[in-house]
Amino acid sequence: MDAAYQPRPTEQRWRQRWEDIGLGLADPASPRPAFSIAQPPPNITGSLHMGHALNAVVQDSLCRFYRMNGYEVCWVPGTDHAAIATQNVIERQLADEGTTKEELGREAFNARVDAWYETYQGRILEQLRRLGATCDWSRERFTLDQEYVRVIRIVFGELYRQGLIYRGPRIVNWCPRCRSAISDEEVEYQEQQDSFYYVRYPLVSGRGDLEVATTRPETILADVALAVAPGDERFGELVGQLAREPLGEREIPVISDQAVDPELGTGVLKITPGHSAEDYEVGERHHLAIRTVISLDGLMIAPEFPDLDGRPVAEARTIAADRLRAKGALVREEPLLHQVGHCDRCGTIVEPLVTPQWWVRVHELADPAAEAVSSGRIRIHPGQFRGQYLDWLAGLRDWCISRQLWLGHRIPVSTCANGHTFAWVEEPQACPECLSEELTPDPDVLDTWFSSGLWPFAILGWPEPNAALEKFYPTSVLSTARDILQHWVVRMVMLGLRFTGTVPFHDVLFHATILGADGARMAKSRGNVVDPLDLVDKYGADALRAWGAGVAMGAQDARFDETKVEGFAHFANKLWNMTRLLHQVYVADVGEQGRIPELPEPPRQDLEMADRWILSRLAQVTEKVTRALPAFDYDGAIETLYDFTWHELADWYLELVKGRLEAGDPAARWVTRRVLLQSLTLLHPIMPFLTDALAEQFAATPASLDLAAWPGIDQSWPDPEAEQAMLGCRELISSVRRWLTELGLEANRRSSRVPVSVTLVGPELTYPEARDYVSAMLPVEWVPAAPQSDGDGTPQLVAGRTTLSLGRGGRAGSDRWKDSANRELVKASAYREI
RNA sequence: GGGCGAAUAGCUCAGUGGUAGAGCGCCUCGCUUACACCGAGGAUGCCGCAGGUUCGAAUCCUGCUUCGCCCACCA
Repeated sequence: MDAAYQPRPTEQRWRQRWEDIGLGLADPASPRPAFSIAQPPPNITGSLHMGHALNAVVQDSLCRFYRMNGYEVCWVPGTDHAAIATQNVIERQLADEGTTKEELGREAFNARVDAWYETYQGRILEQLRRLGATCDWSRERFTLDQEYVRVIRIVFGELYRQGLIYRGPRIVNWCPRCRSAISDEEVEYQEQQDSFYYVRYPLVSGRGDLEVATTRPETILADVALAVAPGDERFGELVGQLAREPLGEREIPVISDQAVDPELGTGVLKITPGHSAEDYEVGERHHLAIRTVISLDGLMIAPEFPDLDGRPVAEARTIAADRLRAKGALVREEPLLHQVGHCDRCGTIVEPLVTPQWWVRVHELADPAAEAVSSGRIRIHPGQFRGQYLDWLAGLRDWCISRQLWLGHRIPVSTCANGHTFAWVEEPQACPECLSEELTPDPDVLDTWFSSGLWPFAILGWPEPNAALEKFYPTSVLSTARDILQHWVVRMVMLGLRFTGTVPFHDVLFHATILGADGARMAKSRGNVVDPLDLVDKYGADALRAWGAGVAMGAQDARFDETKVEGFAHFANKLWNMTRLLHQVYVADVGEQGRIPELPEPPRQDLEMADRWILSRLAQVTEKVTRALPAFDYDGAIETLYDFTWHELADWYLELVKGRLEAGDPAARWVTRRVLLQSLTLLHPIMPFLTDALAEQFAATPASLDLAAWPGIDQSWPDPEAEQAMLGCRELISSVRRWLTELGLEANRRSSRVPVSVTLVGPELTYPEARDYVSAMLPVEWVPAAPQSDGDGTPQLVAGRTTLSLGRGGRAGSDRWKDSANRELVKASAYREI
């Protein structure tokens, strides 16, 4: 064995080995129970980032754990076409080249997209392989695959026929840059400093006026009413009267509506159904007309006001305010800090506009989705997100699923010359009703989340009955980042329940978000991005995985800390060398290339105190890790194994039994082999490369620890008595070591022996092995107590209930011990004075 | 505005009723035949603040402060 663990060649070799033995391949015909995961399909817009890496660790560790526990594991990988995101990436490229998609034309644009997919399709999956992901690569899926598209059309058609999908003009969040509608979930609110304008609307009757506070004076041209709260005494008699909007001088009614909060602003709200989602609802309730003064490009449409017409909204706002000021209609203007919606893909301010779109009526879908979680059929981890899920479903509005993009799944609907509109699965040649061949396809494409909402069952061959669907659906676990709870998780539950009749998964994990070392979200513009593959190169995949296990399920977002990854690289090396130690013990028997042989288990009475102690601890560790992993407590698992193998097995047990190992003691050899190999096996789900490479040093281990059975414990191992005894013994050894150091003596085991005698035997020394352990760890030579050794000047040590003294002929190397003893005396007398 | 979470050593974080912990960093010593990617030892904390419950609180309760995230009709 090399003197140090070398991750790179080891990982390469084991990746190959796992592929060779088909480790990730799932067999639907297997009699084993199923464990399955639909991997969240990464967007094909770039390369692996820390979130993907973390999620790979979470999923792969579970897959390996369940495989070792006798399950047939199916982990399906895939990629998402991510229409809006990909289109934006390509549009940015075009902009860099000084052109636009319109200049390029549809055909050339599509070629460009295909080339992009060609290049990047599967690239992230390849990178996941480097982290050790054992997906069933033969089942890889892409959301633009023909079979996948078919599923989308079937689902769309069903919902359309059931009346759960409809088309109609309604107010939507419009991104003027993407020139597309986006859903409520794709709007990101950001705080922004604006002006708050107080505007006077005169009453037509001439008896005074109403004051309205607004941030959007340019939309006054689209006002169709003023509204006050029902029962607001200040304005009661005004309801039903007419007011004049102060820009276009049109007459508009004063109405009352429950949407108005009398406490806010002036208590009077201007109603602009064409440019405000809230006002749109007010308008529906009162059957108000809709006026539109902003175009799909975000420019004013106001032919009668040449200074406003064609201006971007932001400019029009100040111009409108100036006009109002000039007319004396602007009462005052205040700075206002408020939340403004932005497109989450391109950052442009979203413009609420009324356009015809496709909608999903969500209420009928939402109730079962809520029930699945509140009944516990779907469990959410960490638990605090359960409330967020339920709250979100409770306040849901209809879901806008159409997008005006060039890229994506086309809405599978056409209209014939006679006005028959119908949904289809295969591209139609004629209208099914009138056989007209003059068909106009719908121009829009589908929201990406509509297609990814079908992922868990679409990838398993639904709707055709088949063995994989039967065996692996519903899936077991869904692991994802928390920011797509609404976008994706909720939609999967809604659509899964509707179309398969069951929940799409049983447990949802929201893993932590990895922040940069500076505590901010990782962003290229901030320069705090870390590439997980760089970390793999530098520290090894297992080190990255172990670190990821430690932070994955934390309550808070996790700040990236490279020193921790480095710490786990050292841990890997430590395990490597522990195995190397054992291997070297056997070199004389089996040669340099041989393997650590399996030995017959020694009879219980041949075990020493230390043997019984470490087996007892191994039993506890085994139980802890076996409970932790299926409970998604990765941190508990890795921490337990780290502490146990390093600070108990290596620091104490191996040091204590080195001599016995070299002397060929069969009990020590059996125990060491067993404890080390079992620890490696328990660690394998999290650190698969290293542990497989080390298990290879042991005779009679399978081709991969994934094929090994998850280890159990022997009923004879738990041994509180040995644990208690070792605790005392370890404390004694530590005390003696400190004592020797204070005496100015070398405390290395190879230093010249110091004679020590026992003046008083406490429980620390009652086990016959105890004195041997002290002299095995320290340069101590036991000598009989001298009759008057407790006189002044003989250094003494009180450790627990045991007292030791420096034996005859022993001499302190310095008087530091006296200073130390004096300090203790001073302390003790200080206490007395209190 | 509402909800959730966090605040513990210089840094990053574990720790949920019983003597304050880990990794990294820092100081001292040791290149001892598994490992210097190591070993031994050490220093370092009003556990955010103020109350309360309790024999006992980092841990439970209340209020406050600061930070983060999510939601909310941008008056």
